[in-house]
Amino acid sequence: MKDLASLSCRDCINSASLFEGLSFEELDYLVQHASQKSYKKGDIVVKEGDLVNTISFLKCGLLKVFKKSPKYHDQIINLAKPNDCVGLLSVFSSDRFNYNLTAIEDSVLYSIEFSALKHILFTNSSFGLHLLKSISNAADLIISQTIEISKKNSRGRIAYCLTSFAEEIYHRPVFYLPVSRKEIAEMIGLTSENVIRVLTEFRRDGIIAINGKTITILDIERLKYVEKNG
Amino acid sequence: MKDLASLSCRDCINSASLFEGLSFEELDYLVQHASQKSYKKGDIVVKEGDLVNTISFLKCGLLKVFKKSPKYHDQIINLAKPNDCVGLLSVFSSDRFNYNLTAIEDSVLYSIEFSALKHILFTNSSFGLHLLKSISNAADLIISQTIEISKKNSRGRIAYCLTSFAEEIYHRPVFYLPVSRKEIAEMIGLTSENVIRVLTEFRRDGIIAINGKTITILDIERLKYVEKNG
DNA sequence: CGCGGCTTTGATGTTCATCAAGTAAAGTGG
DNA sequence: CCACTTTACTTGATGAACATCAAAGCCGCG
Repeated sequence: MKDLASLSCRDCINSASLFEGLSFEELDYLVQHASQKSYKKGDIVVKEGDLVNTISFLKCGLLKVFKKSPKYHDQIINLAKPNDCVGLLSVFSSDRFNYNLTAIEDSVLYSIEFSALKHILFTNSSFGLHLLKSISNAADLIISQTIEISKKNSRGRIAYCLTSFAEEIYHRPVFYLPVSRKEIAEMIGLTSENVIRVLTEFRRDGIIAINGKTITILDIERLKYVEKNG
Repeated sequence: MKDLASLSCRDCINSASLFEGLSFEELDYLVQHASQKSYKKGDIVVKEGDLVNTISFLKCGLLKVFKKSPKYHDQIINLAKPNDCVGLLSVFSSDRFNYNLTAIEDSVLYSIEFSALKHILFTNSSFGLHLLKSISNAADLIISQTIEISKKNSRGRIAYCLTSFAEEIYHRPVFYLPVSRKEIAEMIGLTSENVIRVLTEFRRDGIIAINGKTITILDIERLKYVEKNG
């Protein structure tokens, strides 16, 4: 049983682009300092202020990364999908998480002790460069997404949201929405009422079909047009 | 003359927190692969798509970091102040700049060849960790600023903008605005008309005084209240 | 079975963008 | 140095987009 778990850890680490270029010995070392943990939909994975002592990435499932706001709604920063590194930013910038993580699907997380990662970093500096690239990319992505979103109107934002579910996360035109309308609103800076209104509009226009939480994208071209010109 | 230039480079590198913990030899090595360049207000420092082969930081002056938009206005991402590392994100995430840099005050930039930095990185891995921290912090800051701004109304955004000029950049309540009203608008996602309207409001409310491009903050408490509750 | 949260729709209001028009300032060429 | 052009700034009027408020139906869950 222990071996199976190790094995799957090893597989997971092998497949993570973050660890490309490491030797077998280094990978083994990481596996020996790694563990996996499962979370049910709705479970809290990390709370803002929690100590960071591992670097984690998502094997399967979906997490929402968000900041709590005392007065307003929460602000969802992005969704972490399988193979994404979780909290890559926080790991280095402080010893505590700046964000909250919650599972919005049943999820499995692989965690490598930060000290083990540092050990590799100290003995293999090209790994450091690799890490730098990964972090820069992750940050660049979040920044440019946020900027792009903020330039769009409500229709453009919803279109953006739907296409990324279909293309980035589920890789198919029919999917079960893992988030509530309110959470969509928190992702793209709208109110839940307006999210609903735009979704209804898209349905009436024949761009999508809605069945509760199941969305079918009927006209991806039109959706992308709206995303671009919204 | 050459020695003087070296010396000032050395001073500059010494004072940059990025290079804390490096040995004298390592610092010397960096200095030997560094150069400085001056820019006049309005000069283009870097264009989106330019090759990145140095890592630079601002000795003095002020730069605006922005993305061009074909249809809309430009989007100003942040302002780089003295001692800020410029394009720290782009350096590692790609071999080309993702952003434009323009001097909005007369500025002096120190640039270290990226290859020299890599050399240090390969021989000193704690420097890698240090770099990771710097990049994470820079990214974290931009992300949280962008999120904070997007939650505020127009008054809150202008208040944010004014307090950061007074406290982060100029460290005094009276300052000459280095940017046009239009550029303020591009920083905080408003139109120039509304920037002007809110500034006039603040003036009428006795929160600030305006004399062309010179702003005097009369009531910082009230300004911060507006920033917080806007 | 009833409570609370999520969803939906409609009515209303606020905020901000857009349009328009005029003034001030700053750069340009003779 | 002055006419000329252009760009920045300012104010008002109008409209569109989105938030807010309200009410009702739905669903899941203790």
